[in-house]
Amino acid sequence: MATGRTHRPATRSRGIPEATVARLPLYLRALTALSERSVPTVSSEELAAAAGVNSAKLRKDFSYLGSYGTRGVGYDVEYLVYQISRELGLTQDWPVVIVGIGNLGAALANYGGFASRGFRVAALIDADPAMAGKPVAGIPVQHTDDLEKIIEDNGVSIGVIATPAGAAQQVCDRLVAAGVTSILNFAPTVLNVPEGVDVRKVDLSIELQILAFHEQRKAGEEAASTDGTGPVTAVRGESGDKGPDGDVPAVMPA
Amino acid sequence: MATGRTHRPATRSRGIPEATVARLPLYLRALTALSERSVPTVSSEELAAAAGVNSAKLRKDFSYLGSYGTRGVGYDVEYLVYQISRELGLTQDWPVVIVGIGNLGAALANYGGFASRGFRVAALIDADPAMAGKPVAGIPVQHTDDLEKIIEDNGVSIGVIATPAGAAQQVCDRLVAAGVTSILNFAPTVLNVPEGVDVRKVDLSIELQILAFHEQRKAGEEAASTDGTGPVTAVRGESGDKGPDGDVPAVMPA
DNA sequence: CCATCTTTGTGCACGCGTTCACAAAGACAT
DNA sequence: ATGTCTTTGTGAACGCGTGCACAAAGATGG
Repeated sequence: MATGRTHRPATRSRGIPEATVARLPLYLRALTALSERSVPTVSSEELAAAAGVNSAKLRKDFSYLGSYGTRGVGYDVEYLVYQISRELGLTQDWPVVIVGIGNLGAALANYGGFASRGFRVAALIDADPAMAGKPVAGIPVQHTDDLEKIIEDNGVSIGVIATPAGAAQQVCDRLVAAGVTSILNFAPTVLNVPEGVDVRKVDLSIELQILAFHEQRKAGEEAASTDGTGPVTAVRGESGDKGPDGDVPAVMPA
Repeated sequence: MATGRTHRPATRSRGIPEATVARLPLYLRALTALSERSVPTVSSEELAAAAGVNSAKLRKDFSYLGSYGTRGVGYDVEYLVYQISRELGLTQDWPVVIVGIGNLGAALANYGGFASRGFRVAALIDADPAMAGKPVAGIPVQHTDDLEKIIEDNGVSIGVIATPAGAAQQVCDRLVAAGVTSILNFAPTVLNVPEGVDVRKVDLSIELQILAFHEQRKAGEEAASTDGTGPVTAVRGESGDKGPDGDVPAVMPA
């Protein structure tokens, strides 16, 4: 999972499993596509295929929302779009601020997917005074000094952090202090937040490293099947217990 | 989170749990920071705190790699950095291509985190002929026509898709046909890939929607605790409370 | 009205991941 | 050596998520 971690003690009273919540946007996207093609109803099988999940899982997911399907027919597309949108809170307007307008921040500001579903980029904030006033994606960049005022004036509760790692925690603290309770973090750092604040992390480097792991494993298996040389059986050589076991640590900077 | 997955039947013979693999980069980052500060050893408790996880979980994760700690002391930082790097396959060079050099693609090309750990941007590819030859992040953009040749010449096995949704599947098919077996997908689409190809998805819009869900829930609970109103639409919008839900629902059989 | 067919909704079992709690292992002091 | 103290490594319990398989519900046709 990409990953987002927050301690949620348990699924609350209104209990929709976290895993289900994470899939709702996926269903919504598939349903929206169907809606645009004016498809009236869809079966769990079809929709599951479009969303790339198991149909039983999809039905169970929907069962948490209520019984919105009709047996023998399927689900009403428009109705389901509305129900999921409402459940996700997309029927209301969510002002969002993006902090850190570098390459990534600018890309995010320009990203169409943001505005599409109730999310509105309320402000762009950067620490560089030279950026102040400069328009990015049609929105003038404001200076970090005004962060608290911006949050308050716009009633922002969702913040996106796209700053360098070093500044992330500080920005996070200020956002939280100003009233932000949900943060999408692109900086490669673990953010510390008080109880009640949700943080989701998007880390490009981590995703690549996970792919590299599988890639290596695939290469190892392939080699093993062709020349018999076993994969890197991670058996630590007994030749020397501690550091100096011949292997030189390939230290690489972050 | 960056979420995304591919069907992995089960953890293979040399089985390191998928959840553990996903955390290794996290540990690695924390360890690298310690290494730079010349900290010689670290306890599971300290490292877990730095990585934002439970210490028992961390110890169990490491136990899958082998017994690299010393009881009563902790883990040797340098040694662990090396072991994890090797396990993740970061001791080798991974050429990567980025397809789709729009705002996001350019941001990725400029992202420092890529080059830092064995990942090397081997090429930038875009379908727009006007982009061809134009340097982005110091690398000249090449045209999609040469995709197959680029993949082959550079021995690329990891591809990053940052194209619009409409082009993603087609690009994916070509990448796979050319030999790419791991894909990091930023396009908001479900990619269909043959067995043996790993896909990880990073979807900004989905992350925001998940945050919105929790945000709404928090607002609902708050409201409920004060006036007992159910999970109605939140009350936060003060100004500009336009009605995005003007388009409503088709009615439905109760 | 009854039979048949389709598709939902869900009970159930299973496996993975998380966490607790503790014995084993080593460091260190005496 | 011996005892104490620290910290790892892991057995076991538990909870969540997944997927199967099927009964119930409704549509459809005769």
